[in-house]
Amino acid sequence: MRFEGLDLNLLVALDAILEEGSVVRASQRLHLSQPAMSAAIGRLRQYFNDDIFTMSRRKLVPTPLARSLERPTRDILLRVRANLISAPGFEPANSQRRFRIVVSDYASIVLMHPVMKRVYREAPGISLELLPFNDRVDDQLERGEVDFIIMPDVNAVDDHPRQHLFADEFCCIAWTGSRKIGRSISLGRYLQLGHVTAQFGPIRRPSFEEKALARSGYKRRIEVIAPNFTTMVASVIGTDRVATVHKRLAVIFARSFPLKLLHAPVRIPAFREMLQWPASFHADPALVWMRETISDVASEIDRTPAARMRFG
DNA sequence: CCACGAAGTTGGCCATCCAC
DNA sequence: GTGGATGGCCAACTTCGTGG
Repeated sequence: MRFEGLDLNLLVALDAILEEGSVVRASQRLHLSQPAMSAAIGRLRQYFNDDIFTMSRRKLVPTPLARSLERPTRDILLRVRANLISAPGFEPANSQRRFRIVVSDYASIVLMHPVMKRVYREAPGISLELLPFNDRVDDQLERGEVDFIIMPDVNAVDDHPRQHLFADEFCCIAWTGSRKIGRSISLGRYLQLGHVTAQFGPIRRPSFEEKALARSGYKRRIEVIAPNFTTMVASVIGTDRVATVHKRLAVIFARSFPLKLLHAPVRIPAFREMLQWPASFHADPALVWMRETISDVASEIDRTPAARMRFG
């Protein structure tokens, strides 16, 4: 069967080869043999009257025409998935859908925990896969590999819809047993103490607070670099170290751990958490439902501004 | 008009070749 | 040795001619 003379299955093959950069890997991905995939390239060559791929130093190189087809092909396939495969008859209460969400451990605790409780009540068949940040989130959005990314709005990926979730600000935390740190902390003492910070992902991306402090020009001594915010908070317990963390996270942790919360003696800009999703999935009813659920929980959180949250 | 069978087409796999 | 291309073969499907 053809659409205007084109076998649409060839678009699936083209997308797989462009993404994998290899006929063998593309064939494995589509559960075809390598010759079948090679034949698909042959049919693409015939239809487009172009080499589509050439070999250079044992690497498969897409021709300019193939490159120009990459974006529209992926867009078409993502739209088919969003509008034809996922869409029909989405009912939260009966759906077995899995959502893949890239989110920090901070937003997992502050936002996703109440979201998960609500999903558990309203859509018990739905599962959530929370994924850590990596260096190719923009690529993952582009390819539709993830359904949502939750991150600071300053890191937003262009060309994909976004939505504000909630704002937060920063405070300091210290162990309640610390004798060097009292009920407040001066700038001088803050800069004298050992600090705990966090860096993320394979390239050790600094946290929002780390970048803000670096911009302010203050020199502080980092004694612990944690892989995430949760470890960062736990790392001050039993020490005289101080950590500068999101206030909403600090308030939650202080309910369970021996932590005192202090006003940060340096000014760190307020922080806005944001939701992004692939533009191709914009109309997918399942994503619309999850977007509304997350947004609804976030607006409840945002109803209590971080500045009005009481310490202790 | 419908059922049936032969021939053609398509796209899969396996084996193999070729280039690097 | 690895990765892509090709030839031969096979199964499924389509097309077309023929007979009832």
